[in-house]
Formats: sequence, structure tokens, C-alpha cells
Amino acid sequence: MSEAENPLRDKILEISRHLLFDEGFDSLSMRKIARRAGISATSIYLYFQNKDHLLHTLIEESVEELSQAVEQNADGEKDIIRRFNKIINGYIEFAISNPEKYQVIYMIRPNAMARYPKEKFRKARRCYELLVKVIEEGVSKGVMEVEKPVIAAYSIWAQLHGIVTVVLSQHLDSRIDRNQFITESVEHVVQGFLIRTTV
Amino acid sequence: MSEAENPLRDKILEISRHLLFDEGFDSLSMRKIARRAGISATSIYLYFQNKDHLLHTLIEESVEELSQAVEQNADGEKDIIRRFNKIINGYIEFAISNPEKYQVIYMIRPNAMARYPKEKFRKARRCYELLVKVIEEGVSKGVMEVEKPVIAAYSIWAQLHGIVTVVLSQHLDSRIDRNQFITESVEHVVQGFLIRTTV
DNA sequence: TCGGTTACTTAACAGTGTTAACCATTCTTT
DNA sequence: AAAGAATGGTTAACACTGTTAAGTAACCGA
Repeated sequence: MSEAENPLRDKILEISRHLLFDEGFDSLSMRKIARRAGISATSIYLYFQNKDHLLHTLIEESVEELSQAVEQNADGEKDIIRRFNKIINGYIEFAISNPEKYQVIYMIRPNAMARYPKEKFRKARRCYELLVKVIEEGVSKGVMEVEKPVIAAYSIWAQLHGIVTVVLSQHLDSRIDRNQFITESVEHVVQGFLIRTTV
Repeated sequence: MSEAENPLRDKILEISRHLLFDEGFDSLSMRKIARRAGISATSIYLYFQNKDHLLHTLIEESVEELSQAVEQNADGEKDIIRRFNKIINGYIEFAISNPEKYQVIYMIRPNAMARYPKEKFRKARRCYELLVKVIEEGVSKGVMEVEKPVIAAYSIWAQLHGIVTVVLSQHLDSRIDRNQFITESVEHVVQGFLIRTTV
């Protein structure tokens, strides 16, 4: 039903993503998408149940790309600490250099998020599961000091999202250098989880 | 113009906050607010320039309360580390126990936030300045290891916001205990900034 | 009592998501 | 080949949205 590849469907998605990034969430309307696609607004409903489903699909695509980017960035790295760092930096790098895709994921408010189907949300956790594994390994090898890896991974994810949000929303203090902020913040997140050795 | 206390103005704000929390951002409409207040929709425009300004006022009020809560929680504590912890925990506690007020602050997305007047945004930084001071003091006393306190404070704020967001949006994995998540996450944030002594 | 201000109203505009009904064209089946 | 069904779109309409313009009724000072 919705799995089959369809050129118009893809066109709608692409236009939506562009409009979303260019003109913002608030001004995204079905009619505007349709106008730009050269079709009638109601035609969108042939491919998406409603506006929410269209947005959810957009999220899903971005999440997929994010997960892939993180996985690829960490792929092949055997050293636990370095792998840990690569996962974290992969996340940050994707977010910073693909703001339009990253922001789509979180542009949909908490409200609308409540309607986000749980089984789709599970997919979003793929790169989180990656973190869990590396932490568990880190603990077992004695380089990390964490009670519950599941919680720790969530905590890291939350903190990273916080960092990215501040940077992308451009709320950053003008006195602060962006890259320095990112580097130092990430460093602190990492340090918060490594075993405390001597100073 | 907008500073004078006015009972109807306050009533509009109160109703708006309630509607916002109960029914979410998406379904908040001027007409709905008006209906509940027993006035016509256009009357709201006598007290607020438009919907954005109404929302901004709502944010401002919440920010004020948040700042006060954090200040009060840390007030009088002389020990640097304990003060540091109290500021952080004050923030988290306010956010978790006043979700309706905290969420109002961040319910308005980056998009609308861009229209948020900068001078009002400055007010929002009061409790952040509090953090900067305590970190600077911590560094000078040698209990904290931070290059730029200004950045560190921002980083902490971002991380805390990330933690709160995950908890309030109820995206938390069902296997994870909420309080444990908060406690451990905060602990890790703090640890990321303290000086590394022996294990 | 006249004028003006204040606090509000109704009517209207342009836009929104979404549904129902309709119309071609094409594919399938008899 | 004829009939029917499915495909891929359309237009018209409903009930809503934020916002503006114009109007109204009550009060207030001269």
C-alpha cells in the first residue's frame, strides 16, 4: 500500500523536506506542497493518510540516514574507547552538517510525537542500541564505570541532543565559538562516562 | 501599554497555559481561548499584539519562575561543589515537577523562537549566569577542570535540557526507571566537570 | 450635553486540513 | 470486443484557523 516506490510520492516527500527547511514547520501546508508539485492538494492523500503520516514518513527517512551515518562512522573500529568516541562524534557530525534532516526529526512537537507510532519509534533506536553495546563492552573490559548501560546510553543520547539543539537553534551566546562549544561539550559528555583514573 | 496589570489579560494567560498543557500546542487557538474566557476572539488582540506575543509572554512568565526556583534552591549554599549540584538539581526538579511551565518554554519551536525578541531571551539566561559564576569560582579554587566557564555552563544547560526533554516527552524506554535515569544522568553531567582525582 | 476614549463586538478575508463526490483512463475478466 | 473494476487524479465543500476593519455601547471629563 505505502511501501511501493512511486515517483510522485517521492516528489512530495522531497518538496516537503525542502519547504520544511526553507520556510519552517509553521508555514508548511498541504496546498503549498501540492502547488509546488503541480498537483491538487487532495492528491497527496492518495499517498499519505494525512499530514501527520506525511511528516512521520519524513522523520523515518531522516532517522534511517542518521542511523546509517553513525553506524558507518564507527564501523570497523575495534578499540572500545575510540569506538565510543566515533559513535558520539558521528551523531554530532551528522546533525551539524545535515541540519535540515536532523531538524526534521525533532521539528514535530511533543504533541504530535505522542501520535508517532511506537513501532516506527523503535527504528529510531538503532543507533542507540549501538551505544548500549559499546558501553556494555566498555564496562566488561573495565574502561567504563556505569551501573546500567541502557540508562547511560539514553543519558548520552539526551545530552547530545541537547548540545545539537543549542547549536542548531542558534541560541548560542555570540561570545562562544561554535566548534569549540561542540568539541568541549562532547568531551565532557565522554569524560562523564569513562573510568576515573589519576589526574 | 502591556505592563499594566489587567485581570482579563491575566485570565487569558492562565487559560492559555492550561489549554496548552491539556490539549497541546497544535490545538491551541485564539477562538478556543476566547470561548473559554467568555469573550470574543478579537478581544485578545486588545492585550496582545498577536498569537506570537501571547506565547512569548507565556514563556517569559515561566522563565521567570524557573530562574527564581533555581536561585532559591542554591541560595545560601557556600560550598562550591554542593552549590553546583544544587543549581543543577534545582533546574531538573523545577522542570520535572512543573512540566506545564517548563514545556511552555520549549514548546515554541526554533522557527517561532527565531522571532522571539533577543532582549527577552537575555532574561532567560539568568540562571545560566548563575552557573557561569559557580564554575568560575570552582576553577579558581581548583575543584573544577574547565577551560572556558562560559562554554561549560552552556554545555551543562544543553545537557540538562536534553535529559529533561527525554523524560517529559515520555520517550523513555519502558525498562528504565524514571528517577534512576534522572539521578544517574545528572550525576554523569556533574562528573564530567569535576576534577579527576584518584579512582 | 457633547465629544472622546475605552472595552468590547460582529463581519469579513484569506488561508488551513480533510472528506465526498466525480471523471477519465487503463487493466482485467468474461 | 464489451463490461466492469481499479487507478490516479480532479473540483467543491465543510469546519476550522489568525487577523483586520468597522461598528457599538458604556463611561468620563468639559
